[in-house]
Amino acid sequence: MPNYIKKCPECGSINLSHHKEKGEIICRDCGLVLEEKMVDFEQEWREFDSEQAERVRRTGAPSTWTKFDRGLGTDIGQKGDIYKLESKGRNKFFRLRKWQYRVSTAIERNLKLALAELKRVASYLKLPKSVEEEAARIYTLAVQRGLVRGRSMESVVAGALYAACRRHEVPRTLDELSEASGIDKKEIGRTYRFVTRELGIRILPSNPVDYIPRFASALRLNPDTQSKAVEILEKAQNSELTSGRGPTGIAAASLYVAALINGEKKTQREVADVAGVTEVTIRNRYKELLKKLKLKDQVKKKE
DNA sequence: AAGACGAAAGTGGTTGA
DNA sequence: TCAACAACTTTCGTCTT
Repeated sequence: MPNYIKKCPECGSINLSHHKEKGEIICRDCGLVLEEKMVDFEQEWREFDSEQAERVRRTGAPSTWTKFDRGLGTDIGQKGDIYKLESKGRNKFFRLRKWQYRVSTAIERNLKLALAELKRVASYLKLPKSVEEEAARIYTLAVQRGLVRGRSMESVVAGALYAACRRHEVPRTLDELSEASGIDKKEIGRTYRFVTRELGIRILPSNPVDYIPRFASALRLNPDTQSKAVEILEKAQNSELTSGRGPTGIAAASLYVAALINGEKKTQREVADVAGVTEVTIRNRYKELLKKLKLKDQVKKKE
């Protein structure tokens, strides 16, 4: 935990929990998520060796992807090159340069707007800086590939953010993205899939555990319950109960069971709302958990 | 009255011929 | 390209606390 974070601004407690490298810091007493903007802990630009990525890859001094005008200006027809060509080639070159000029100014205009929107949504969701940067990078690549055409700028921004969250294991639900950006949930999902597929971005299925701290905090559950939920979750994963299921539903059900066991009962509806799933899904997961993990006794005992 | 439960029908995405 | 399919949702009636 960064040493300049000492106590919770809400209740003044120093009992803070730093959750891994997820950029999340949680107050154990009042449950406030402090979500510090952590240092950029990952620098893996490798999977993206598209031509564009090659061309605009950072070299030399660090730059940032959240500025719209970094380095993608005209790079056709730089001084020197052009005089090496014969007149025929030279004409072609001028045309190319003109074309690229148009495109790049269009791109820049788009980026300027889009990155402002991206910043707005990211700060609304209190996302760490590293995620914002990643999203900006994804968006930039998407614009350069012309993937935004036919789609609203905002939806691509939302999709890029969603992808960036997933990559950094700080998952937000589609509902949250939807609320923050005002874009329909399905639309975000669609552009997210489209963009990641087109850019060849590989995203691991999100791990239910990543959702636990945030859900637990939103429900004001105490830390024991939270760790109990994680414990249950791990058992569930070992029993192959989790594959193919929506991660949020599993996380929600684990929390629900953990809360029951620890005598901190929450209604299915409360948990469902926080997790963005329905009660029915919670029930289904919950039933499976009880059956396969033989937790029944523990739950009964508390009643 | 509220919460939990479960059946049934509907939705959108994936997969495989 | 289309149909089967799995997961999840919506809706609604019934049971439990």
